[in-house]
Amino acid sequence: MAEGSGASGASGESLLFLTDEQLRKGIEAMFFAYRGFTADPDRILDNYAYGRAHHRAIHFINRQPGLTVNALLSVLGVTKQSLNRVLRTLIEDGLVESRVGRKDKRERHLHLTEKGAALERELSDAQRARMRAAYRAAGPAAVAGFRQVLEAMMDPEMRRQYLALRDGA
Amino acid sequence: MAEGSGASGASGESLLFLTDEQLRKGIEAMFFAYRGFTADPDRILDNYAYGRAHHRAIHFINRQPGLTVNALLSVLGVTKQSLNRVLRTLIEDGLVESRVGRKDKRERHLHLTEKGAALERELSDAQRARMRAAYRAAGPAAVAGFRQVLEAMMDPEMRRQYLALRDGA
DNA sequence: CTTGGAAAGTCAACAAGGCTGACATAAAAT
DNA sequence: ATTTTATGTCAGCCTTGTTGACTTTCCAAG
Repeated sequence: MAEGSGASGASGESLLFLTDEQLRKGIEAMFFAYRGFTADPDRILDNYAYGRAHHRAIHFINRQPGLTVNALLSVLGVTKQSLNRVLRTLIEDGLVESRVGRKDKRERHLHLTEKGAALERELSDAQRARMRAAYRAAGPAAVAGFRQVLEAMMDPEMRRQYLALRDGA
Repeated sequence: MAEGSGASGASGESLLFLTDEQLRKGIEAMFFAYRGFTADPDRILDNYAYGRAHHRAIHFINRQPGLTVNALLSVLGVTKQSLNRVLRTLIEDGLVESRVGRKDKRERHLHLTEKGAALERELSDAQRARMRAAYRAAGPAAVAGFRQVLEAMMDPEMRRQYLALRDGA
């Protein structure tokens, strides 16, 4: 409704990709694709009585071994109480190890145990398999565009985190 | 770990975009981007004491006015009990109207009221604004690739739904 | 016309995973 | 010595998902 669907005041360029119709397709594509994106890990997690929250924690601990609770908290964007519940079960179950900081003994540095790394592998193998199939089907140029749009869609703070992670660990 | 990060047995082509490293970047991009994708509507919904589930229902009712409860159920992929709770509040609050089917009186056809349409507009305006900014920043070629990869990532059943929705309502 | 089954709605109970607020402890920093 | 920081924990709440059982309505096939 906002501004019709033609090239509303197009400045000479082809701005047809910015019509409400095109944007709507993108929105719905995000919705349905995200379901696919999480479907395989969700199925695996069911077998272990874990949920998506555990997956996210495991992913980022694997990604940056030894990161502190605070760092994990800010990547995940949840409260410490919420994370703690998840983290506690992972530690109790022997998937994650919490080591007291050497320099600063208040900090806890998180690491995956072999058992945790095994689950991480199982989860990310499944997720990568789907991503690989999608990438292969779409081709390298599409993949570049895919990443560009996603990066532009992030909140600045999230983009900062993502880029720091993307380049150098 | 699965297969190294080089061009493992690359068949002559440039398959560098399929390395585990590239796939991992895509996975994390999806994670962070989805947060941005839902952030604006979530903020708006807070003002009304509604949640993401209400947004999804409103979106698809607006998209296909008169669709039945069953049809909505299968698009959303939740149980009728779960949807019913959300739908009931939307009807009670006068955002959604449930009309008994003319042909088949068991079916309920869902429509947005003017009030419902107003909220839908507020939500989708915000979501489109972010998507528009991202599209504009990335450019038309990137957008095409974005959609291709997302479509390839969906479960076949979801893709069917998405494509049916994408072309002709 | 009767009946089987589909569409819809509802009740109850439960779980995951968000949230807030309050409080405890240890260690670093001032 | 005091304050601040990092972490953990308890209690309670909310949303949104689940399963299972049951009812009502009503189309359609026999």
